[in-house]
Amino acid sequence: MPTSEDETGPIYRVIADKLRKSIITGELVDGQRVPGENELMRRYGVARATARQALRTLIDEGIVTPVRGSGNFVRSFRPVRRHAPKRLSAELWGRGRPIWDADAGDRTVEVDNVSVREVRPPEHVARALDLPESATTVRRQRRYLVDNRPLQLATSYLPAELARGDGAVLTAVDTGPGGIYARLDELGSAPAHFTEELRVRMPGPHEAEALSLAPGTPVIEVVRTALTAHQQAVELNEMVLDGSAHVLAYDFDA
Amino acid sequence: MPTSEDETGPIYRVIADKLRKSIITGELVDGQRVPGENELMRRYGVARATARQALRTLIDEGIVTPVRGSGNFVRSFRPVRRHAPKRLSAELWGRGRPIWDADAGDRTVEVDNVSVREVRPPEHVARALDLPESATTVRRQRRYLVDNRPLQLATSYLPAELARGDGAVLTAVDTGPGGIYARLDELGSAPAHFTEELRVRMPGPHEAEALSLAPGTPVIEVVRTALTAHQQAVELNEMVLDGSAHVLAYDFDA
DNA sequence: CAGTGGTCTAGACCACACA
DNA sequence: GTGTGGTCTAGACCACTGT
Repeated sequence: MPTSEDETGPIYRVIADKLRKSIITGELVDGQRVPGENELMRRYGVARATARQALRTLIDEGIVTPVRGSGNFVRSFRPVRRHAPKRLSAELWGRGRPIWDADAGDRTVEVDNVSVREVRPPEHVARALDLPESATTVRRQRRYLVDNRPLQLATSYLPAELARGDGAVLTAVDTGPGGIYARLDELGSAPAHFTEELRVRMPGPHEAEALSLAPGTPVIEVVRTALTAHQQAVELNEMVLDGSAHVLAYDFDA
Repeated sequence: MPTSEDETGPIYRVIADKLRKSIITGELVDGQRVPGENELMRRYGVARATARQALRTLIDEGIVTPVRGSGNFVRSFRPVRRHAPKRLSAELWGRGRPIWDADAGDRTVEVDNVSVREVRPPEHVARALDLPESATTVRRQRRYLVDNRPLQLATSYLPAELARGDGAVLTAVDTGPGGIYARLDELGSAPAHFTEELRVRMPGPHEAEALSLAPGTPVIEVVRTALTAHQQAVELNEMVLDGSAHVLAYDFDA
């Protein structure tokens, strides 16, 4: 009698369903502990692996987070709203303000793990920037933290040619007021149009580590291309966002 | 000797890392079978649960899909590109063409599980549409399939008031050429602006079922508000997309 | 039919959290 | 120290796939 399916499906599913229900109905609140493995074993008379699988289901759905030595907890959700069109308006960086001001509110924003190098671009980057075979790019990598929580990894590529004679600016770790876009403006290559492409997937182990992602958290991959008024691509920025921490907003006309 | 960690971390992680590597380097190609549980048990001398956990890791990362009775396979990834600004241009629906033509290419597009009802809107919908307490809405639900694969669920709400006297049109299952936006145009409420809000999360069991999602597949929740030229909200559309099957594109100016 | 993944049991040792 | 989740073993029966 102790195997696979009865009429209602696998046991672990039944248990997971009950737990999910008590979370959705608000019986179990944000941050509250859910019944642990031992408790589920007692309550439903199942083996440990089965209780575990029930919890695993909820973890995979991203509604519960396990904490070693302590228990499983209902996950809270307070995303950052990221409104790309507003963030990247020239009004903002034109006045020398960092673009993150646009959506961070009164949260603290920090930048981390900065690395700037001149590199041969990957093939898809060279194509996007319309660069010849031999060209090199300035690659800028960094990590953003909001309220001390890592939320985003970013790697951007700029044609090294743009930096000729003024290379120190684009290559500097600190890009100064208004950031890289203000510098591009001063070089006569102000971004005028942007396109963003979004993909969604589960993180690899490196990304899960760098963003401190709980199991069951997807990431959003954003690839942004910045174009001048003459449709010249001047930057390609590949970002990886913690999916549980973001709401992305866009607007456009019919 | 057969417990938890050695210097390189848990055994299942080591196994998962090797498998992942052979997928990324192209040793194992799209759609190809990866070594099964029995093979991993033999090759690494581990118990079944351990081999299983290694495979589970890759499944959770969305790069492998299990098939009952057959094996685990490298997952292929051929997303639909969804360019919202183009899809929703008035040129398109203004000519009576269905908006899905914009990005589906030569794939077949079908609509499924259509349900149209007049309902009291949920609280957040009433707020978004700026409706009084007592107002009702027309709710349209459906599922989209591309090449026979379910890709998207959609639920849209329109103020029932808009349909007064011409209710049969907005309430019809088939909205006719150009879809609902063309009908709104005829009623003098043509959408002029759109805003979209995107969230990412793992699906609940109902969504996983309706979209035939493999384990490890996140969904994208898109909430779109359609506004007239006078900033009047005339539709709110809540969509749930198969995250592994979509690339979303947006563009905007600085 | 043999082989595969899906589910389940009944144990075990470990690192970590908390009182 | 007790309880928690993390990892692991060694079995078992099941439904399903493919030959």
